[in-house]
Amino acid sequence: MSVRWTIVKPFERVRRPVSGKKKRQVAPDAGLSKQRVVIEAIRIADREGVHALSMRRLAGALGAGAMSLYYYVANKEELLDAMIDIVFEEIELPPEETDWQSAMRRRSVSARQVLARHPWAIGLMESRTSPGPAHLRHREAVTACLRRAGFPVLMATHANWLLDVYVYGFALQEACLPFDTADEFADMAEDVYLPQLPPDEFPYLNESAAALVAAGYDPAEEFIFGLDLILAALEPLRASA
Amino acid sequence: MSVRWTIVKPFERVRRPVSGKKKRQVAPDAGLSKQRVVIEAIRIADREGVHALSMRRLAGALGAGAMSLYYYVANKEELLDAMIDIVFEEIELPPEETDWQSAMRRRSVSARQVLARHPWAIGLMESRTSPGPAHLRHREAVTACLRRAGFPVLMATHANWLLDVYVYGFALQEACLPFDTADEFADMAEDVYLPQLPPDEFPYLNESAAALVAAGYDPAEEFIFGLDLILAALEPLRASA
DNA sequence: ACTAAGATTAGTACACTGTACGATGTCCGT
DNA sequence: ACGGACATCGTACAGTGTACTAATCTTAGT
Repeated sequence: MSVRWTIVKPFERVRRPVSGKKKRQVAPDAGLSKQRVVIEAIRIADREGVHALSMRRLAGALGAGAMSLYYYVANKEELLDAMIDIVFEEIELPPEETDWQSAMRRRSVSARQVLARHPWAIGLMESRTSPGPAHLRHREAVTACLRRAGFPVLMATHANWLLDVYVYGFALQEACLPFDTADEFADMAEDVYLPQLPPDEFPYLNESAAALVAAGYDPAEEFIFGLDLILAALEPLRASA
Repeated sequence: MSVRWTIVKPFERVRRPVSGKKKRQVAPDAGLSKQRVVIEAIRIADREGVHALSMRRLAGALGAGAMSLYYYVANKEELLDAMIDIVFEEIELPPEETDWQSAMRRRSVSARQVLARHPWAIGLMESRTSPGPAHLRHREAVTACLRRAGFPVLMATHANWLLDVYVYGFALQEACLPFDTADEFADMAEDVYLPQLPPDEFPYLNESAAALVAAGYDPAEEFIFGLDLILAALEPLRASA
């Protein structure tokens, strides 16, 4: 099988180390590496969606042959795993110097921003089960923060799970929205959404859509609303030492 | 393009209506229909995952040729949309005769069960933005329930959004878990999870994993914990008429 | 400086995918 | 009996992931 590959293959190899004694000026980006491959894959997925990310397309963007990628990545699955873990690296860890609520707010807001930047990552999480190292580091930091804030072990687990559910769920819902800003939403609602909703069949949806258009809709505010609600509800569940 | 298709194609056609005057005993399930196609697609996705759902595979399972499916479905995208909408049909609507919290609990629990039965649906939601009819009916019913419970328009929207975030987020997280029952979790944790976590690097994760193994982990209970927390936190935000 | 070992890239091939096209048969209203 | 709409089919094409093989390029040991 591909056992030989996964054993022998170097996972982080800086092709062409400092000692560049010969010419090798074909191109400054000629050297591949798992880093470069995964980064470029993320760039493509961001711009054109995961469906547009094929090995040939990726290799082309890197100026390489399709099969060259398989030196750095065992298969496409592993590539996707690596992409997700890089996304996790982008998320801010909860700062240690503040109270737990501020820390959680900080990292949650960061996570939302990152996931909004890489919407494909959410859809990818289902289907791939094993968390990467960055994911684990993140979980550890969050759990630590909650434990130090005085949550009992099991309650910290509950809180951790709940907050993650909120962050990922929000990102998932947000990725479903066909607009990004409040203005776009207003246009969208009036041109596409509302005409599809007969007022006699969907009175309440019409009402709420109209109210939303009037009030303006900002995902960031919506996110904070639910997040603060959850944080406040968790507060009494910790044993404030 | 495929305009002719989408206009002419019948969306619900009971092939071979009652008047079966000639023989036609080739097989009782020989007649296709959009219903049958989508249902079988869901069955395949449930058993083998979305990645295993190809048009040829689906056609094979229905005893038909690959291209025959395109009479009932414009393309694979539309098939996936239809699958998702059937999933939404399976979710219980909030009952009208009880208080809002019970109603929301009822439909949320139902949604979790349905999404746990069809894990592929969660990953599919991102990427397809326009809600189907069943999805809309569901949203309308939930909004109605919240409005009647006394939530102001915008607050009802917030609550609706928050609850959906929780339900879908939970389903997403649950789909990531490589186990289904508490026993499986215990095995998994001891055999796979814990050995990957050096205690000096991940002290808190080790602690919580151990506590979870000892206490037993039940997704259904975990779901209720967060759900009730959110419902309780929403309660004071409605104007009890 | 030369060579052998290894790391890295590329080429070709195969089994699969979604689906456009055109050719069939089969039904119903005339 | 006939014309058209409906339903299904086989075939074809471009694109996918990747196994296998061969070529090249880098480096180490002499």
